[in-house]
Amino acid sequence: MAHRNDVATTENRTRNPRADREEVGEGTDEEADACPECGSSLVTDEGRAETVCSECGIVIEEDLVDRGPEWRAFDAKEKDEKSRVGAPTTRTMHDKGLSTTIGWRDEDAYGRALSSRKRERMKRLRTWDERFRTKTARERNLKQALGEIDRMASALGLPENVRETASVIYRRALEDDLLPGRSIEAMATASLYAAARQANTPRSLDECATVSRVDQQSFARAYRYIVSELGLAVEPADPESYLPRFVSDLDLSDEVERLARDLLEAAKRESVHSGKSPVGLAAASIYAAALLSNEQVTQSAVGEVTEVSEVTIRNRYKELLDAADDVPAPA
DNA sequence: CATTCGTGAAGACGAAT
DNA sequence: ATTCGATTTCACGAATG
Repeated sequence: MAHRNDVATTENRTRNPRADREEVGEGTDEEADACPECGSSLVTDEGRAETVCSECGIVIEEDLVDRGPEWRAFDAKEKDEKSRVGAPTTRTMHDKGLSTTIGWRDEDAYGRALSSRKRERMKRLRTWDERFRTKTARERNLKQALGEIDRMASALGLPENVRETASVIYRRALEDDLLPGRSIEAMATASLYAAARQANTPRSLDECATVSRVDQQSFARAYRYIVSELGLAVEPADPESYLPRFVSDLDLSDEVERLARDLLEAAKRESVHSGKSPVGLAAASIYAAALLSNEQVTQSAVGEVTEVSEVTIRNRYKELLDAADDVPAPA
């Protein structure tokens, strides 16, 4: 039977050879270790040889990064394929009949009814066929998302470990069935955004929006969603973590950066910073610092680089200077 | 002329009901 | 799910240098 063979061979290829057991064993075992970042418990995912923190999703050890074998079996109906670039031809050309559905009628190729024994066989086959197809649907989903994460990460200049974290977050979202109703793009962007923040190399929502294919609102919603559903512990971004990048983009001196840092810390001491946008604070501190060190930068230039409006910079940098006056020297 | 400053309407977000 | 308060943004005009 042709179908059976096709299904079987592809099964072998897509499957982890070791995992001959029933279901797709995503064996997650609790370990006694604690996360160095947040102190929460670690979870080891044998299927992927990764140890990640259950809270913040940080990858502790990654002996081998298993992105899985190449999935050749693709559905003919690529309905969610609003794809524009990227997909190598091999992917789309290779699916010929591999993932055909096993018919539901209890008859053979000539329309004759099957014996009850064969009906039983077909029933089992259909079960496996169904499992196989839903599984590959997820894998395809995953693969596309990981590709997007990679693309956006390099566009944003984010290092490898951030991508790893992002993919772990995305996988968790996938496993928890958080995808339905949201686009892959949105979830991928959201995962990356979260990962960047957790790695202390945050990128603003605006920056992510410029490299993402979905608008800011969509992935911002997705982001809030996964944070609450996955219980990710993401602390408010620290304005200081934006400084080096922005200062360098604006061709300002290290002195300015140091001053800006001082201003921000004074602001923290005065609690002027709560509730305000971290990016805005960072932008304002740079502008104020440049002013203090007689390096000329316009509000619009800072606003341009930081994606913060001039109005916000105006409002913030005055507050920053006030706070710095109240707390002149750090004791 | 460029830059900065202030304002009011409008949108988005988080929290609370 | 809606409402409210705070924040940010946009568009504009005025002041400043």
